Amino acid sequence: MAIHTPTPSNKTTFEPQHDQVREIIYLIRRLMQAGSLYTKELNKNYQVSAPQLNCLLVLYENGPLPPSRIASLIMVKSSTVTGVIDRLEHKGLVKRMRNSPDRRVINIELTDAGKTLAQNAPPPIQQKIVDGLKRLPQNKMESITHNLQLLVHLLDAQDLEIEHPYEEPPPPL
Amino acid sequence: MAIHTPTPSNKTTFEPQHDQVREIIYLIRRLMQAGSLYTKELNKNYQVSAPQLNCLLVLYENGPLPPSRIASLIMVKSSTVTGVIDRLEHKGLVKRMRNSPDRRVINIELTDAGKTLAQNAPPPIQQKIVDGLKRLPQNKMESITHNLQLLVHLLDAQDLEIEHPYEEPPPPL
DNA sequence: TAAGAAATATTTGTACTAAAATATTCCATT
DNA sequence: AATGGAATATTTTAGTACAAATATTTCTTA
Repeated sequence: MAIHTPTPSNKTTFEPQHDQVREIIYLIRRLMQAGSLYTKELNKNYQVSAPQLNCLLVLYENGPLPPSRIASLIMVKSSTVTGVIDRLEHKGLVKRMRNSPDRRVINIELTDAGKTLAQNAPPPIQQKIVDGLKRLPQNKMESITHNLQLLVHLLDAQDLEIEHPYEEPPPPL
Repeated sequence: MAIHTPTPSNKTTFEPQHDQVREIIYLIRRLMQAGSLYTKELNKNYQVSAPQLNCLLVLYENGPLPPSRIASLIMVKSSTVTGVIDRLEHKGLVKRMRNSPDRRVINIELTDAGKTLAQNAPPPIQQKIVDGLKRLPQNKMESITHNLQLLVHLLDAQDLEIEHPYEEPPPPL
């Protein structure tokens, strides 16, 4: 997603809040860049990217899983997961097992190396947020939640379908 | 950035706010998916992706620009811009001009087709946010700004360098 | 003026992401 | 049992994104 510095655009003339809108968009952009930068950093220090690490962690926490289930848990499409697993398998961190009675299903298992890495893994990016949030008073957190919901709303929530929606289906909007 | 459903992880045991942290992370993830989904939708209806559209728009608003300047305005690296321009040029929407006295510099110009598209372009994703935000009372907007700043802060702002930081350099943190 | 540093654009290599098409297997209905 | 439809995983194709390496040109400074 490439949000650039908003500019007085073709049609619309901007009202007083212009600068604030500008800053909000800028902040969203930075939020997103935080993710990709964290991935790069991970890769340097641990030879795994953030999606790869997330994949290892859900396997560590849930035991062997088929790709479709992994996709659902880490919220990407299964065609994406295939590639992530390819790379993890190539590094000897997971292996594909065709051990289900249903022979369409492949189970992904952690190898010993994969388990070790999952145990000693650096915190996934969530942890950074979690650690920060813990230092905030409760009402701040409520405020953040509320405002994020508002933003997601603005971005047209009904377009945001993912393969299998979270865990419990997301609250109706 | 792949944020998965947060889980009681390796080391950390979670405190009462657990569910709220979980929701915040989920919301951030959705915010980010909104972007990529919007890109896909754009591509279907207008044959340009969001980065491509943003590129066209900054050219429309600022006149011919070198790739480095475009990179700065749409906040991506110039190696990324090269590819975006390649695709736009291939579609006949822009052309590369070597018309600067400094012969390292290449200027990207809109073609007539590019201008037309920029004029009739669908709103970039920002517009969606803008339109939504306009319906909100001023104090809501302030609240959103404040909370986003907080979040960006948590994600370790000093790691978030970009090639040329925005316009005025972002506020010191 | 010559050598080295800086700026600009591009190339190369890797990863992620998703839609669409494909192959395989399973299941239900006839 | 056979056909058609659903589920599962993969391949293909295309786009975004970035770091690192490269080539070219300009600037600096010695």
